[in-house]
Amino acid sequence: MENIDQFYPQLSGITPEAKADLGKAIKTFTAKKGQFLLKKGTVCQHLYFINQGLCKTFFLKGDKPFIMRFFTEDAIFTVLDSFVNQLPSTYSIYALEPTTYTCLSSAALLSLCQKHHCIETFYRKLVSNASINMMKRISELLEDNASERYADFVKEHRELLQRISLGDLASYLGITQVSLSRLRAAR
Amino acid sequence: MENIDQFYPQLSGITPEAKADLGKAIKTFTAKKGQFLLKKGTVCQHLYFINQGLCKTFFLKGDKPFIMRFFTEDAIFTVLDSFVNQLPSTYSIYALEPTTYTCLSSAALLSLCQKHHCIETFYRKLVSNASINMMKRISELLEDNASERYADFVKEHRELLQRISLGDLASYLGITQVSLSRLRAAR
DNA sequence: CGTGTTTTTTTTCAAATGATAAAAAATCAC
DNA sequence: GTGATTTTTTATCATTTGAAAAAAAACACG
Repeated sequence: MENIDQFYPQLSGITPEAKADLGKAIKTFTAKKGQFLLKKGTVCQHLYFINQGLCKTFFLKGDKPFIMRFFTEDAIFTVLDSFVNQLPSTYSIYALEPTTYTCLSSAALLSLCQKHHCIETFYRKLVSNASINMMKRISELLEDNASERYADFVKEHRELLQRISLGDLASYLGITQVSLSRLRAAR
Repeated sequence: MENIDQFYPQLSGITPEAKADLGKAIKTFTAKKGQFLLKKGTVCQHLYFINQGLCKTFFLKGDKPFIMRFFTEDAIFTVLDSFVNQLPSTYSIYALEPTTYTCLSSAALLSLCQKHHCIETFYRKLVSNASINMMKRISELLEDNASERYADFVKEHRELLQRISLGDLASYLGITQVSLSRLRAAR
């Protein structure tokens, strides 16, 4: 049984029984830099919690990569469409740094949800927050040009800048790394 | 008490008691074309279900509008960040056609969630689907240029094309309507 | 330290999109 | 139906971004 407290600093209102059951259901792993936590084409079976490290979720269009999001310490995430619908994922999850992560399977989560209302509430809040983050990302993609999106990212995630490559940042912003290099030079 | 059946063709697994309580909590309204269901700066207090009509959620950058999404018959939606965090919305909801819609307040939903586990499950699934839709939208904004996004929209929402103006579609795609007119002419 | 690899920058040219203005077409109000 | 208003198209020019290739810099590691 894992130390459950690490898994939910963001959780509140979990009953002791639910906490105990959750602790039995989770398992911790490590990935080296460059390893895949999930490969596209396979079903995303887990909710992931990052204890330590940095990952990206990304997909390819042809050979051009696009990054959906970066996840770092204390983030809880999954590839939602694959996870919910149990369909092969079009996204991969990739460790950009040596990463320690804790997993909760879809099956376990659903059964915990049925047994403990408070877990369902946790899951609902988790997905709500994911949605809110995505709304913000959509707004930025719509209203800002690449240069503004870069400035925004620097402002909001300055600490991440040191940890990700220019190429990965470009893939996140939806531009080529050459364009990003040009943007960066322009100031 | 409203006819609840219209409100949840998408729901399954709702108990009769929950259904009855839900029926007591909802209320139906109409909006004329051009009316606001929600004005930016006010807190989004409701979950909306569209019985009939067409709405857009949008925001302004300066005087340039951007459309987050269109909602039509049987859609259930809200402005999630405002709704969840009870903060003033940066988005407005606007009726593009005469619209009949049914509302469920945030307070009522939360209390229904506490009372009926199945309502919390419904809410969780609702937000999950919203998230999945947004993931898809982010992917499209990242990987496709305006011309591909337009072609995608035509393919996926041909029925909507007749109901929305070129300007609104451009605001949804994140380009100017002059650009969209040019794209359309190019084929 | 040196060499091979990866990442970032620079350059040039082409294509896509924005801004502005104006014309044309469609729609609306009465 | 007619004039006013709104929507869509067309045109021109400026800016942004992409594509490709090459140079420079940073990094990995024997």
